Amino acid sequence: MVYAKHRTMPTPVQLRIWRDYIETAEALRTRLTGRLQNESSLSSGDYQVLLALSEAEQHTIRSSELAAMIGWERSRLSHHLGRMEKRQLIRRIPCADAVHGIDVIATDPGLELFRAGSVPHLRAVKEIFIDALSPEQLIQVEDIAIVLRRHLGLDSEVGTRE
Amino acid sequence: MVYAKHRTMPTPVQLRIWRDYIETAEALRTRLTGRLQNESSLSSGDYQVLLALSEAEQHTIRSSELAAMIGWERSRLSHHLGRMEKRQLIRRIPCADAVHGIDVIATDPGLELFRAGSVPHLRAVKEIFIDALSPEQLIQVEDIAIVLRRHLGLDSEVGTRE
DNA sequence: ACGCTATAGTTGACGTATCAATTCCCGGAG
DNA sequence: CTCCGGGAATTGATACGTCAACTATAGCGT
Repeated sequence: MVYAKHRTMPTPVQLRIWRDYIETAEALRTRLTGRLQNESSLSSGDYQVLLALSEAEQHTIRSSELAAMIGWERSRLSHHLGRMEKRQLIRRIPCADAVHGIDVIATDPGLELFRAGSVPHLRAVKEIFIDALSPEQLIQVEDIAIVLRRHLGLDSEVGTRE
Repeated sequence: MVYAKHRTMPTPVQLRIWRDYIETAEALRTRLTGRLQNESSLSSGDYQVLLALSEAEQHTIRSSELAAMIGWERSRLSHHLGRMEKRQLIRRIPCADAVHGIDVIATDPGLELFRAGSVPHLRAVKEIFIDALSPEQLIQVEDIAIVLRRHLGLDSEVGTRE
């Protein structure tokens, strides 16, 4: 599947588009995490972890499954859980039913903080991102994201909207 | 300038689009910086700094101007320059013509590394981003970035393509 | 039983980002 | 002159991400 015609460089216009794209995404990320931080003293990592736990049975997930769910490397998760545990947002206990396994459990304060942060956070997503775009643009964003992910080789073999 | 109708939450579809958008941009960033790292042992921060310096008169820029150019906070730049100086990519000298000022100068090895990294990096941008998108999609990306930036309140007062 | 490998998880080192506090020196008010 | 305010730059603390190295144990083949 190739004409080897990848060997060219981007034009200045293409390069500008690339920079606009990536810098805008970066700015959005920064803005959102800032608001989340102010409104609930949660980082975006905390949020992802607590979101997964809050939806889980018993608010508990095996560490390795949690890593897979949110797409993190094990070591990253381990470090982050260490920090969250220090702040009493989660607990870790070696779990009985599997030989090698750590159960990650959201604490009550952790869940509460998550719920408190959730509404303002979602509202911020709407204000900062959704409200800026027309419905057609939203669809374009989605299509573009899908195409880029597939091109990157993520998304393995998912059904293609059809 | 407002109907206060921002007080709603994003729908599940909107939320999925947001997550796809932000995660895809994140994945692209990670991929690109990984390639840059392998091909030239430069981080994306190093690249931005050296890009600015390589285009400057004498390959020299006053520290505070450099910060403004690449949109970094002063402290971030200071830390980063410290690390780059340790690796001999740049030098810092207190500059004569302004009372308080540090000139940042790219060293020859720094410039060489930048030039060596530049071509593969640009090629990577093309392969990973540009080549994934149709010409129409590229235009859409640009428009969307512009709209988002304006909505964020960046870009102050730039002329709007017309 | 012995050793091998694979898996789950942790740890340490290092680079990076942000914030608050600090240093240095200027230049103006008294 | 001395004190004070303010801009330029640095520093230290803390959080975050990644990589490579490490621990511990279960399961397998011989």
